[in-house]
Amino acid sequence: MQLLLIHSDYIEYETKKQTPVAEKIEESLKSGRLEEALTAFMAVESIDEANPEGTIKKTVSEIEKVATQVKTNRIMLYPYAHLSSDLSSPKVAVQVLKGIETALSGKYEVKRAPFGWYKAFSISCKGHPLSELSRSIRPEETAKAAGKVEVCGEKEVVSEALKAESTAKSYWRILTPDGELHEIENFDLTPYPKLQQFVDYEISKSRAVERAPPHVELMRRLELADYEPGSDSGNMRYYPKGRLVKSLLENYVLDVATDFGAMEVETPIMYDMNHPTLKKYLDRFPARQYSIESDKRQMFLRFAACFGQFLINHDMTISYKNLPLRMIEMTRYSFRKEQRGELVGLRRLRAFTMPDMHSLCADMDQAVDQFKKQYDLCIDVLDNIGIHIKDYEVAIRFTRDFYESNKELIVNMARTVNKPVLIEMWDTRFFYFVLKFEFNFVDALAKASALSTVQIDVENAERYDISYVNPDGKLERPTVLHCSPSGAIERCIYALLEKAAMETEEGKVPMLPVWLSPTQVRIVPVSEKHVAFVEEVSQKLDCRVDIDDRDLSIGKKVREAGREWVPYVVVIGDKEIEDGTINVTIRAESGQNKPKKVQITPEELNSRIKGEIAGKPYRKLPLAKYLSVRPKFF
RNA sequence: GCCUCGUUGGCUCAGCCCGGUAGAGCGAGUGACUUGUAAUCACUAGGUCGCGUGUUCAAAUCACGCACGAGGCUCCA
Repeated sequence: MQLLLIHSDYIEYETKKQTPVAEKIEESLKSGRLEEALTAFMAVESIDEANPEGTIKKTVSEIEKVATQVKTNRIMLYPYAHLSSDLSSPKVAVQVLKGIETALSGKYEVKRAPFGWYKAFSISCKGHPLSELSRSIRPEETAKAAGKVEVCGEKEVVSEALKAESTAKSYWRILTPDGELHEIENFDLTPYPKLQQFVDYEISKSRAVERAPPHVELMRRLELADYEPGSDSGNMRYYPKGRLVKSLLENYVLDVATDFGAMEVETPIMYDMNHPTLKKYLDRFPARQYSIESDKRQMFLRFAACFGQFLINHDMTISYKNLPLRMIEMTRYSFRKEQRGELVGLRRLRAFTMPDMHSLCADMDQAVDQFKKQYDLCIDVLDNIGIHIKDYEVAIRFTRDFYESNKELIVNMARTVNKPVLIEMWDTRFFYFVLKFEFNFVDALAKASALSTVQIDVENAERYDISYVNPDGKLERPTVLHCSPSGAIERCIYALLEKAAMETEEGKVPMLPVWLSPTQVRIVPVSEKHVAFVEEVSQKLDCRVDIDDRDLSIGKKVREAGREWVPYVVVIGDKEIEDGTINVTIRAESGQNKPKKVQITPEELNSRIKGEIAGKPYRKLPLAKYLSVRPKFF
């Protein structure tokens, strides 16, 4: 429902011509006038169809509130379709308009302009500060359902849920590894500047971005990713190096999940808004989804893999012997139509890649046991990606009831990371989970973003009618865990780049982990005549090697290798051909303007790199080996 | 919905205030050099200055309108 309220000296209308949807009216209603009245121009929207009674109730209370403020007891209800681009059916609109009229007519002098007619009107607006107000009214169930549907992953992505969250009463605390809960005001955060920033960010709920964060320039300069003007905002293009890094991260998380016992599946990207299980809440808040029309059907693009996996679970025959039952999907993509101003670089996107794992557990005991294991798993995954415990802040959120019966679990979580963590506790359960944690990366601009998360979901098994057979042969509802071991893949890249930017400011030399570096070894021949030998050396190296055979000075080639963050730079000339060793600049051990150079054999370099990338996925060089034939992407 | 700022070769930007037929660096191409660790030298190509209208002898420059982008505010019962 869209409302435009005008406090007017008078309002006057006259019907001209009826449209096909016009309501039948008496002659007396064909014109009307009210002096000193509040005029409510209104448009009933398709979103209101789900609950016309609720819409009526809320609209009436809004109008009454304003009528009281402007001290008038005359109200003109005026249907005005132009307020919305998503109108309800005429039938519902008339129903709602009449309902509002009836509800108000007891206390006020009410007139209602007829629906579905072309009308001439004149109005005189009083012009005082309260005389022009607009309101959008949304059905209550929307916010509630949206909260419940904030099923997977990053806490901040479904802002409907945030709205509910912002009205929920939260108790904030700091939990220290010794198990003490501290009031935030009484806890000295000075030794923990990043936690301080995270706490400020969380509690103030201020999420505006003032300037482009450093990773935006880096993602372009390193030719990883870029904005795509031909698409919608927040849908990025990835150049070969970016695709490589993404692919390695995706494969890594999948490998880890497989080792953990998860089965990889693939589910559709788009769903029918009218599917019985999805319909009841989805078609009420299309705002946050991409919706697309396919022939006559309304589809939406998934914002997580929950639907697909739960729909599979629903159809499965599951025994208690199969539990915990874990499935994972690398969702390329999940789509969320985030508000324009919230999109930034790789931090927050409208299309992103998220590993989404769900575990069906027999009961709360098994769920808690899994939760612990997945907490440790997440720490390990991020650590291997290059984001360590010191690089993020832990938030643990739960209901009071859950805390009372699981104190030991929660204290152990703080003990594991061995530093203070932020606690948020609710008296009552507003959401589908009773316990969740996230690891939050705090970037160079003090903005926090969630990476890994695990949640214990006590609602969706019921909603999707998922059950398993217990030892007595009876059907039971499982408890469901949601887990994104790394968080969104793009966001991991963002975190790595932001971390590198912060380290640069501290005087360190920035780089990506070797297993993620697009070029692992760059060989620079001293002159053209060394190229053949360089090619031989490159074949002794079992990694991503490229050769800078361009007609440039050594100095320039070395500088460019540095600007690309190449971990190992090798210069080869006559000397190397003679003694069989190579000169290697090791980026990880260099300082700014202090290159660390060693003279070793190709075999030694090879085994060093092999050790560094052991156990990680590997892909071949995504670009031409010889730089002279490589294109520039911008 | 409102406000501010921006839009000039592939990229980054100058020129606009005080109108006089468009500039730099990087990148690209060609040639020279055959090179030992953070930018070798020279030359060449490349722009109807976001779109439209107006003012003017003359508009990248001034005015108005529009489009797109970035940011902020408001709203998000």
